Amino acid sequence: MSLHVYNTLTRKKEEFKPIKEGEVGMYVCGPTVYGDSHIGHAKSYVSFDLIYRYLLYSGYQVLYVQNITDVGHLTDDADEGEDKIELEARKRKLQPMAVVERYTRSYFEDMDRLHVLRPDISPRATGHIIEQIGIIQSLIDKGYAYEVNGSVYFNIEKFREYGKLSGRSLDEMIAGVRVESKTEKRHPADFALWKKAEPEHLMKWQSPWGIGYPGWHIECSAMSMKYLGEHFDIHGGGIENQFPHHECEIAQSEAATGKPFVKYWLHNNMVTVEGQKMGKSLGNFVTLKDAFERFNPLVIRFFILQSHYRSPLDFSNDALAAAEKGYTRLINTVMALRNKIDVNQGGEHIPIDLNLYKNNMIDAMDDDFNSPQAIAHLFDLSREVNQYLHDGTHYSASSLETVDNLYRAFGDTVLGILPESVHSSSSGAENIEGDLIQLLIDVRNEARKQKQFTLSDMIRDRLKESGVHLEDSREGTNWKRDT
RNA sequence: GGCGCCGUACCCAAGUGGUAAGGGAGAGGUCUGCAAAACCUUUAUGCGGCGGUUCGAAUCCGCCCGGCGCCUCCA
Repeated sequence: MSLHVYNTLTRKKEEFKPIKEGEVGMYVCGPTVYGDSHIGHAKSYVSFDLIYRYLLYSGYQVLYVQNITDVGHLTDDADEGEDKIELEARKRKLQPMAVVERYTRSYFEDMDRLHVLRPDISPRATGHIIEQIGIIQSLIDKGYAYEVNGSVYFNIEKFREYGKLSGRSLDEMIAGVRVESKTEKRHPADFALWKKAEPEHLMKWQSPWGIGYPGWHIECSAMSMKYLGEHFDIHGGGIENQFPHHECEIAQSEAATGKPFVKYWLHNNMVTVEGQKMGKSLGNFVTLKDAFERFNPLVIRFFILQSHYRSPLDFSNDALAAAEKGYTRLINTVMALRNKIDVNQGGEHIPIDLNLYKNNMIDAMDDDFNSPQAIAHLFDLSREVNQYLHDGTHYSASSLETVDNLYRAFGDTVLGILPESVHSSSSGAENIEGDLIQLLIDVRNEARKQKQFTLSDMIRDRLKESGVHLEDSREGTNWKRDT
């Protein structure tokens, strides 16, 4: 099987064939940087990180662009309300760009901890005002947009295909639009490309239509087409942005270029918290910085990848705790494996059919990035690995390394959950700390020989309090840190 | 109201026509001074309910019940 992806545009899984063989252009709607990232961001960007990683693993040359929205995203998508960045800036008495800087850094910090690879380009909307104005001008020239009192709106009645992504018709939208308080728009569902700035507005630029600022949707068209071309392979984002955001992107981009905009639209589903939608108004936002206090970021990543990116995910302490245990099992196996690689010499070849596992994992990932299935195969592999690791046979380091290569490929490169740094500390280059722990282990084992179990258990308990876990086995005592 | 999604064991969660993955929890066992780790066995004749199509359905169709999302801030 080859890679198949679910395309929102056609509502079915399609074979993935990039426009240019061997190369993929991918654009994902990035965060609006007016606050700390939350677990919803984690699901979204871990999902597209998985997609990015698998495309790379599959041998594609990928150009991954993910914007940073630092202007134009209003508190109300019907083109009213305040700019989110400005609102935060006023609240905190900061420059808007200071807000942007703070939360852009915060975003990347959080994503780094989740082992989300950085996009190739992270363009900022404010850095692409000229490009946005260019598209808007071209839309006016072609009759798709009109200027009213210093603002410019897209005329959706001129774009017959408006609604094709979200499956809506113009009639429905007229019925669905709530009462408009502004009368500038010709059609209630028209959307702003450029907004006139009132004098007190902080972020504003000169344009052919006066002083103003760009609408939210236009930035994504401008930045995606600038770096990926007018027609590119993948556009991703949260499912809630299907309408209106992505619908508007299609309209303005295709109207401006006369070409199809995006070949594959990919949307990830959303996070609920304890069964409830996570929303500002509900006050149940879980920021990543808070979540990281309770769980290892990689446990959160593992938890996210244990369900499909197109399925909703319920975030709860119990579910995370269960995921943590499962994750620890995988880590333990990898640690045990790498530990043997370090100490084993010579020996037999471990008889695992690695190609079977590899092909299973490729099949899973080829099927619309089915990470839960891929992880299931990782568990199957781990069970078999553990069986061999505990059967008393001496397996050669070189054959164990071929097993480890599979963990590196899928656990690290593709899924990003089992980093190369996962390693038992009981071997390799020792520092003084390692020497001292080994000394305690030796003392404890001497005590065990003399059946002084009170002393030996005390040593084990005290080390555990310090985050060092001892495990006795036939071959001796290993130790590891808390994961 | 419009559009769409989902309902699989105690919990989480894959599976879209061929006879129910995986993880957690529970029970029993092996190993062990004990513990931990690991392994073995076990836990859904059934996939919300009722009909239908089919040799065969969790998977397709219809109706019903229940939950959720988008249309409004949010990834």
